[in-house]
Amino acid sequence: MGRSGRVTLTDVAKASGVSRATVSFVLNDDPRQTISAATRERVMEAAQDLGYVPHGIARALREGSSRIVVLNVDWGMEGNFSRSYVRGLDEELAEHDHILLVRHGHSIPEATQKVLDTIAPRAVLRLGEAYMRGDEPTEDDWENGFAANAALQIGYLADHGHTRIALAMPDHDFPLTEARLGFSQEAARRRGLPPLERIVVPRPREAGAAAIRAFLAAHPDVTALAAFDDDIAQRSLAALRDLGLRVPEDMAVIGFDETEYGSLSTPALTTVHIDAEVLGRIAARNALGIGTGGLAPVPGRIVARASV
Amino acid sequence: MGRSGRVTLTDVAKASGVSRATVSFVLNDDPRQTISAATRERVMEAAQDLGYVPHGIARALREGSSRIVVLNVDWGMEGNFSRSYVRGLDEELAEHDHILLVRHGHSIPEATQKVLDTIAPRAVLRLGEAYMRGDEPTEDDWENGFAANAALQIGYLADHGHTRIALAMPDHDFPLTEARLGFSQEAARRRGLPPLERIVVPRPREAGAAAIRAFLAAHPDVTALAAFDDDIAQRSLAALRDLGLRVPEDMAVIGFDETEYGSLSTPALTTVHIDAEVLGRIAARNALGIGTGGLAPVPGRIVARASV
DNA sequence: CTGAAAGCGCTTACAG
DNA sequence: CTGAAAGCGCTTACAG
Repeated sequence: MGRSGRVTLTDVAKASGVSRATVSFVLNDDPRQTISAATRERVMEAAQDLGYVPHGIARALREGSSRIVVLNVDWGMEGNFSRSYVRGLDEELAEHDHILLVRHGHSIPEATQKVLDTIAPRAVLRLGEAYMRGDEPTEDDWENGFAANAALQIGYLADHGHTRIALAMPDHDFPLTEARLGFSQEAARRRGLPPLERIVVPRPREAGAAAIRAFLAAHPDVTALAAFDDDIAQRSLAALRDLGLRVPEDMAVIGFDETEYGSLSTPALTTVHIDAEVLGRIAARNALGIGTGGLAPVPGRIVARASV
Repeated sequence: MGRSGRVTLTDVAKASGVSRATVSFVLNDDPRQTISAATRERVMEAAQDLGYVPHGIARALREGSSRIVVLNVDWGMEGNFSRSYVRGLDEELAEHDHILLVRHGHSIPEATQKVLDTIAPRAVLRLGEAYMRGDEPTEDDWENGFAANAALQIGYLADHGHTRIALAMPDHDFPLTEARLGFSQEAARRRGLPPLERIVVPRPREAGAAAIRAFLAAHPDVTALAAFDDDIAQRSLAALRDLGLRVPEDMAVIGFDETEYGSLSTPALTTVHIDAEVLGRIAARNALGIGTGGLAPVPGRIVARASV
């Protein structure tokens, strides 16, 4: 045992009377080696007895990268999407002997570089990445991807007879904003709806109310707000209340990416629930370079409450 | 340059015509060495030109631990406390050439062990740690710590004439629950108030309403709810509304650890804002074993809105 | 079937 | 003031 108190490969080798190489072969189940069952047994037991745990840093130095995947998260984690995505990613990674580490609000390139230099992670991911490739969405995306979820939101409004719909957007751009806008517009088009209007709903509460009042004065025919996310939906609800408008009678509001707060507002918020656990698992497998066979994203679903 | 395309210490040594040791001494500003200004200059320049970046993994293997601090977060990050704490921790760490990595929902010991084995972080922290030591709070805690913030909440209610106060608690225990309860009770005692009642406010919304109705039937003299956090306060607000009770006329409600949602409810939520950035910085310095001189936690403050 | 050796990139006694 | 050497703990050609 080294000075550090750590049990090393050398200890296991000594205890089982073989070389370090052999121990490594056995413990990593190296398919290119043929180790006798007896030796294998002896090594495994010694490792077990000694409580040997491979030193990730040493392994990383040798292998070129550590068994870590870093996820950059640059916005809130309130919604169901983020939570479930992180859970799926974490679990799938764990099943393949890797660990997930999250980095908040630092997706600027130089910070990422620093992370790379410091721990040489196997991969650096970014939350929502798959959703924000610039490329055109595939038909799959319209089946069960981001585009489908955007369409679900617009469609629900259309199902309830709304034709003049406005997109309620946050006051500063998220990486996802552009893609989302495009999907929603396309969904409206496919549905035979006129182009969606746009309204930015800023904070604080009074500013949100002022923005909505001004918007409504210019667009009196709009009857429904499709919010970028549940946060914006909540801001809209508060604004409409302050303006003395009834929801959904005077104006319907639908959220996106369910948060815990939607059920607590009055009226409770109708929204889109997105379970991204499978997306997280797929991201994990992609990062590790293993197949994603059989894993298909779960389509979003409407959580019908009282605001539409 | 190695096969990996990485510029190593050896490259810098070659380029500047000195040994690797000397390069290391210069770059790390080793105080035990005296390097001539000329050599120093030459090395720095070569490193700069080549774009040398030390390999964190190699350094970690040599030094015994990597320049990483891991923070375990096992509950939401909605509140101002978590956000500001993480920001402070991150920034202070960055200023000392370390990086922060967050781990969500995995503070079980064996997972922590795995992280340790994999990246040998300098330290593994846990959000709220400082707040949940079992030990008695010091007088400092009553000055500007968790205890003080708990007292601030109760005190604000007392200032508004409330004497019969109930603590609104979450339906499952957080690590902090015990400590918080104790502080609040002690604050009430110091304030000359009778012991605080306790009520658990569960989800979903209907269950919360039922719980509060039952509670009020048993404790008709209670006039104010001091919530464990803003989430519980929001549940309480929704429940009271469903019961047809007016806030604050029939029942006052005060939150804790401001979230973005408090301003959007009706009535808007009065709460305690806790800026934990300095706490994060102190935690960073403690983790790195450097002095925290001059850093004092910022006391919380009341955000007065409409619910008290 | 197994072992001796090289090497990942760094830091730091140690010797000059 | 500077350099040669050891060593952190591992994996993997290579040789037997």
